[in-house]
Amino acid sequence: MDSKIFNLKAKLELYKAMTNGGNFADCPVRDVIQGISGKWSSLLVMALAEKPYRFGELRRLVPDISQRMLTQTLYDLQRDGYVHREVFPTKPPSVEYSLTDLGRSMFLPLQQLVQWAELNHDAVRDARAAFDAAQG
Amino acid sequence: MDSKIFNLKAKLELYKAMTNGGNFADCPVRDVIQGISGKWSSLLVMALAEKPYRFGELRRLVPDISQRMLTQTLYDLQRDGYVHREVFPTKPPSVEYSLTDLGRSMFLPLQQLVQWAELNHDAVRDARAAFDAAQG
DNA sequence: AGTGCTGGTCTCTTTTTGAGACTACCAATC
DNA sequence: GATTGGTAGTCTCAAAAAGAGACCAGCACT
Repeated sequence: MDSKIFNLKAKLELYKAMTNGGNFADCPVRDVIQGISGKWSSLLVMALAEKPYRFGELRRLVPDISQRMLTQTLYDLQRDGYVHREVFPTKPPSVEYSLTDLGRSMFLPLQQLVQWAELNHDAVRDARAAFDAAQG
Repeated sequence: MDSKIFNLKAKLELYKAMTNGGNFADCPVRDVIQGISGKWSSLLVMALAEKPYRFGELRRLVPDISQRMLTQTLYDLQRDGYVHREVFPTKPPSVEYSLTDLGRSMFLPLQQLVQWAELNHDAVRDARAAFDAAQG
């Protein structure tokens, strides 16, 4: 099978999936992508993929997130089923956040993207510098 | 080789990459991820992966993007080297946007994530419904 | 009695995004 | 020749999201 044709078909199928065949207002794929494409979502998923963390630990781990956004991002990730929240009756009570099975399965493709970013951030930085130098 | 240990090592390495070994303020991986995790970036990259599009075509293709955000997202994608912008001297002049080699190489892992979203959006929808039903 | 740790919420300000009017140019139409 | 329509945007103002930091309750330790 011609790999070019195969790739084009794959692209078209994903394109249709992402545009929901023209019904943009109610596209589940875009909905899911937007849920994980927030500013802090991917970072927290990456952190929790390493091991479960407590609220205060995450706050110290990511010092430039505000407490408000940490609360809200964890809430959203929990709502979408990526993160499990468990309260332990210690004193004071501690709360542990961990990835669910769904979260772990999402981590795999996310990992691919982060690996790409790790390999290519020099190219992006160079492109940005060249663009800015050309008085973009 | 024990695959669990291998996976843990891979996770730790990516975690380090994303946290830049503690230097959060200047982490190139987070910088790159944030550049492509905007609300419209991934959608436009997916569209341009299918074929080049002109400005007005993209606007009609994604009817719920504002002209202002389309302009700005394309500008940002161009600045980071994912998108090529070419003006044709027709009357009136037309502008074509296409993926660069860097953009096409980024499309590959992005595609994985979109495929995951396509396969799992039911699970996310169910999780969300269950969470909301439990008066989250 | 004061201090510190837990996991948050509340309010205020700043930044980002969205909605829509407006521009300039030209071609074809009425 | 005035009107309409298509090109790719910009500009302004309102709404939504995010950031900064004060504040809270409960308990342990000093």
